[in-house]
Amino acid sequence: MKKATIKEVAAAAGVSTAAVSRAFSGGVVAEDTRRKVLDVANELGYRPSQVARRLVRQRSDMVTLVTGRMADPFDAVFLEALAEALNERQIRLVVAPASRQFDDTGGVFQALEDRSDAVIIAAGTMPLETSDLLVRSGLPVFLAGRVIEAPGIEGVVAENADGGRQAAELFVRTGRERLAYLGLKDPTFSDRERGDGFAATAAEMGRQTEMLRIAGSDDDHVFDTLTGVLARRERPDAIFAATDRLAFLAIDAIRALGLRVADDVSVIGFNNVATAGSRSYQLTTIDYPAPAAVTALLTLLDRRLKEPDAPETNIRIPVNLVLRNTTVTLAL
Amino acid sequence: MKKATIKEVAAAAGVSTAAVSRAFSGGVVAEDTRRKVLDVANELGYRPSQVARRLVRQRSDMVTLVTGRMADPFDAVFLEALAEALNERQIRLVVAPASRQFDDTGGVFQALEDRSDAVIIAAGTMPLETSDLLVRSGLPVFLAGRVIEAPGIEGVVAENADGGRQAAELFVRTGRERLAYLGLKDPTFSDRERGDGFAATAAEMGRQTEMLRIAGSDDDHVFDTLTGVLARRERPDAIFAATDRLAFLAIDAIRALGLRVADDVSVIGFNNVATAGSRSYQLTTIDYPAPAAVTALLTLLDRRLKEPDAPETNIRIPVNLVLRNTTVTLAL
DNA sequence: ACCGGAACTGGAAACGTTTGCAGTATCCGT
DNA sequence: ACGGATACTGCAAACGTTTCCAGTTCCGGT
Repeated sequence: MKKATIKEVAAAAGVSTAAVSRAFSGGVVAEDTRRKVLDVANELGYRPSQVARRLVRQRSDMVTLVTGRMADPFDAVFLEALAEALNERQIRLVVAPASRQFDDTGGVFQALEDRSDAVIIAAGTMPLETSDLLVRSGLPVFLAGRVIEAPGIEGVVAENADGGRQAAELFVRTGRERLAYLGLKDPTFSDRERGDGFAATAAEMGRQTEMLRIAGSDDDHVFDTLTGVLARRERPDAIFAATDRLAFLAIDAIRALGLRVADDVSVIGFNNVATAGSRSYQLTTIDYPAPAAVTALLTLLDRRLKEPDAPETNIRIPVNLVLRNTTVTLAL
Repeated sequence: MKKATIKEVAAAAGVSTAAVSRAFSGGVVAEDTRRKVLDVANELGYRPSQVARRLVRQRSDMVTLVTGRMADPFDAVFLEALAEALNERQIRLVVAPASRQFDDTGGVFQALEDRSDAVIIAAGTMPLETSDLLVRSGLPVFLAGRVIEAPGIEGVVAENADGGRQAAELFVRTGRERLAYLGLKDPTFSDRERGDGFAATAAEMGRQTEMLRIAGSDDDHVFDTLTGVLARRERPDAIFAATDRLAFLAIDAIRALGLRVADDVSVIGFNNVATAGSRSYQLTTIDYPAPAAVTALLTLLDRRLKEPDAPETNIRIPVNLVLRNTTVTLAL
């Protein structure tokens, strides 16, 4: 069955294409006409073409998300929440994997060519020339999980440092002495902020922080390195991890050495992914609510679409400690 | 900066729009012209509009994926693999969350209106009228994880029954006596096939299978039910779960009762998600390779795009047992 | 010198909508 | 009976490309 066009519907209904268009997009039409048109359309299996529509409206109702690692549990829920939210607004979500280098095949350029209404970047780093190109092209750009101080760029990011503070406070309040921060050797923006916030608060409270920065691509390597440091005589008795994933590995290492999680070594993670609540880990962690991030992002989006010249804003999403069993209970 | 159009580029380069078009889409142009055009375009920040292009080409180079639960670990890696593969082919991936009911807001209709080249459905169930509508509209439809016998519908699905067979064989070869299958109360297509395959093989080998079908939305409920059955005097000594997630819960339950995983109760999962390999579970499971599924899907896609009237095919993806520590080792 | 073809080029129609504008019919108040 | 508002309606231009077709230029072979 060939796709019907607006003309055929118009002809079959004995009206103009304008009428059909109005019937479908809520313009002003007599009730009879509308019904008539809808009937005929239904019969013909007609559905208005978004592509023609986009061309004339100069608006695509599409948003491009460029991201790596969508298999990461946190990113996955973020993606899901985003998809849901956009769907409610009748906006399409196209996902573009971030190429290693942001070259022509990169999602950013796809967004440009698709005339996306906006692009959300949740990938690693982006060369300045690219971001420059972007804002000069007038494409609204939103960063998720990172803030860069460039004109025209805004976004949403967790209160990372505050999360670090909360972790540090819990540790010292529960009498921990040798604090460690576990992050990646090549830290992301968030990783760095979390570590800094943690170390700063620890220092204020009179504790040193050992910074453990490990190449993170391979779980086994992380695990091995960790068993190494935990086997030392003067091992840390509290570890704050940049990420739940790292926290799980820390727990695995602690257990592998026959030490007790919480009592011997306390652990706090970040993100509160699903497995953090599983019976096998019961990880105390800093909850970063993806839905809140998405909501904030959409606020930004709505505003920018309405007034393109509004000053750029970066929204910080509050995070909060969720107590489970990998930390010692706080005496009252 | 307003977006430049092909006309402006043509004017600035002193050629026709046809020439510009050809320069960009690899038509036949003199080398000088091409370079000239590309230079000018670059200077003007011109990027061809995919939306205009789609309109005239009658082809969108877009594929719509409709799915629920993209936060599920398996679906997430599937999604990632798919995004990657499509990206290589220069095809856009738009993801549409499956609405509870497949109504007008549903991704299927989005796909139709977007003139997507194809739609991949990885969601739950779809009413027959919808699938009917789909194939009559000429939109290629691919199912992931399910096969339904309807003309014009094809897809990709794991060798579920065979996975069940492998699990059953391992269990009885390692001397397990009381087999149980753990699935959802409201089983998906795959769940059912896995259970049936398992039970059938078990029967052939002289074992009964207890079918455990549990409402699965709430982890705690699954856990509680499982501790219930495992506390019975005549408890199963081997559980094959429809899904790694269920397997993890089974393991949690076993441990919570102070029983030994593997020795007292063996467990096999399905999918081989990332956590299955983690030190805390070391789950023996049936590996369902997402990349293979994606590859197969793209084969189907390519063929259908080339010859729309090819007979529909359903591809079965082989699965294989990966031995870890939740089963007893097989004596040689 | 001429012809045939190869290599390139440009004009213009087409793709399927939306929307500004002008037109027509209907109705109400006087 | 009339004026004007109100409620619809249709015409046609525009959106930014691709591609068919018909030129034009240039070349080598005769």
